[in-house]
Amino acid sequence: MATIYQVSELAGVSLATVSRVMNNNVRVSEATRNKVLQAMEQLGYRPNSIAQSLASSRSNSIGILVSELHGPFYGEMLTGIEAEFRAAGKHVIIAAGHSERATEEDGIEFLLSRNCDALILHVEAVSDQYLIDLSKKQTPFVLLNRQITALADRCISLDNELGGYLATRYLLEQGHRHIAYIAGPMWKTDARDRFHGHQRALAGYQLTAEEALFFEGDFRETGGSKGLQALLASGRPFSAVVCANDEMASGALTAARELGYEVPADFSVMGFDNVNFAYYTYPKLSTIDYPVSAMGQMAARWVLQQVYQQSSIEVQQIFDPHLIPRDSVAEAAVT
Amino acid sequence: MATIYQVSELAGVSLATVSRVMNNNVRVSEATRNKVLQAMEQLGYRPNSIAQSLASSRSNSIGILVSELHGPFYGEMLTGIEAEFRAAGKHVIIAAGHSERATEEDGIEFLLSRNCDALILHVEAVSDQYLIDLSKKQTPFVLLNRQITALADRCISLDNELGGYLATRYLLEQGHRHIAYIAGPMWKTDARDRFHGHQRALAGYQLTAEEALFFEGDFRETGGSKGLQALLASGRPFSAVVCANDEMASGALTAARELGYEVPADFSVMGFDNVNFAYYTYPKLSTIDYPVSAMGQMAARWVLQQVYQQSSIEVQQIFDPHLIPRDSVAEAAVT
DNA sequence: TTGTACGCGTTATCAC
DNA sequence: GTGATAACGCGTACAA
Repeated sequence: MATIYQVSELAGVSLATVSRVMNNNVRVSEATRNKVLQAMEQLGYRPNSIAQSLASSRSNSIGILVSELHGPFYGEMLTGIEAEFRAAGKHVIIAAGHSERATEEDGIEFLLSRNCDALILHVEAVSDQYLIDLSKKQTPFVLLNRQITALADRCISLDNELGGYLATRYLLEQGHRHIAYIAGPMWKTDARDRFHGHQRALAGYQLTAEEALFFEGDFRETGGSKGLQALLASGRPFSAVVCANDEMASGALTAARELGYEVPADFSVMGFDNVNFAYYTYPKLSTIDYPVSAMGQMAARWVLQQVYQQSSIEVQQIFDPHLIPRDSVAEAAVT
Repeated sequence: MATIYQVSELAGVSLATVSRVMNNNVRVSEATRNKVLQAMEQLGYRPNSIAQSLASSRSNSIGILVSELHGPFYGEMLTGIEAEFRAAGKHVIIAAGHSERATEEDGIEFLLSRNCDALILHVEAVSDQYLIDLSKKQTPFVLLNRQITALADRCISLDNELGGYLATRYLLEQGHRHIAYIAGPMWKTDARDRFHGHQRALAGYQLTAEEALFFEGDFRETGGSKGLQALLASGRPFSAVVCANDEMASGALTAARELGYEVPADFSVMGFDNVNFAYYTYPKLSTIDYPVSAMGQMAARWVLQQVYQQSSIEVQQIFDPHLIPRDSVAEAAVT
């Protein structure tokens, strides 16, 4: 591989000048610039990004930590992030955290050891305090889908409470009064927020969440099917179930069918996230849209703005969910 | 950040010795090793991976190019890859190729410019010749899901022909004789191979694929629904449809329902890939399993073996698909 | 506008 | 076993 030195030799200029035309910072005369460009061309020169990093102490790499690489959710997120950075000539290093504290901390350590210029973290298990401590170190980071007051300016998140509210309000508007709830793991803040939105919507109708109609799931399909079975087994009547995400809703749909119920004739089902398979369930899932790709993109922009000084970029920190009515919710039968 | 120099100073040894204990290659006396270790600990020393890379001309990074980051397929693949490399202390740089020639070549260029030690490529649009040329350059690479004779030792792929064969043979065994086929884009080799398998299975029963019962789709849900409509519109009777992937099968399922047909009562539907949502369609999709995560992992192992000399690792290059019977296929009605 | 010289934090090749 | 010291390829004061 040709080096900057060989280019300078061929072009008959000094090595510093070559460097200058590459980072067209300082003014270089057109004549010499062309000489250099031509020499580069001729040698098929490509800068060694590692040497650049060492000299400039910028790796031009951004570390991304997500819970999982598979599943319908994180792929969307990564798409938004990668596209934005690639266009800016930065590259993305990924690691998976698997929603476990040790693995997440490990992943962060790993990315840090890789000299990332910044981190984009979608972490769930790590403590607030850990992140606050981390914020005192050199490497800047953004938090996706998490709210920490002390770190408010680095958080990009969905208004989950509003989403939960919208879901349940929609069912109430359709006349439902006995609404069951299959929650996510309640140690996760988004799961809690969604449930709080649910409660607020109920309160607006002078209702309150019944304990018998609550089930704590795991955000996975099995949680949804188990949840539905438990709710049915409770004997407590309900005409609608809201699930804290689409995967559980899908599980609930399957379980309902297997137990001989028909959705939405026997009861309605609401999801949350609007992952892409939500359109392909049967019946098509009514849900709450989570603009995850846009949020990933926004996290990337935050980095571009804060770390790479691209000041022209605007950053939005809170995103609003909205309702996607489809076929899994019907009006409540008049009683 | 502490440097190796400060460690050497505190430990009272030379900088070279510190380097030695880090890469515990050469023998260092227990006494000095402990002194160094202790000094590292005390300073919270962490090696600068970029400087290491520059000096050793190894970036310890592997570039991954996939078609898309979202969707049910690539996420699985990345999971297998990331886990394997992370355990080996390597890191993964990702780029998306979007199945377009220019973007794919661009992505490869991008990864190359990042000084990756190796590349794992899942490319579809780039020509064989381009890859053959690439193989003559320095950076080694593996090809996932692609067979090129000249590059046979770098290919890790599924026996797509066998998969296509298994799918159709299963339907034949269930008594179906009029079998429609919704193919992937025929410029993709895997799409062609799967179709060839289909033909071979038919030939085994003295049958041949009818042109009226063939539709070329796009591997996406819309392709499946359009395909089914076209097949139905052809007027040609059939009792089963095999789709070249699960997403098209899902589209076909939805279209069938919307047009008032019942699967598998009116006709059976076969998928291919066994992506995770295949279990959550209605009816549950009978399909062919594609061990994509295992294959991703294997690609990572290839790199570990070939590039990082971890000779103890075994590499398997061809993977066999197998049948997953579920609910979308039934026996053909006796005629 | 252009060139010189040093530094970035390691690894690796010599000697000792 | 251990210590100098020269790379690695580039950025960047500072000087010219």
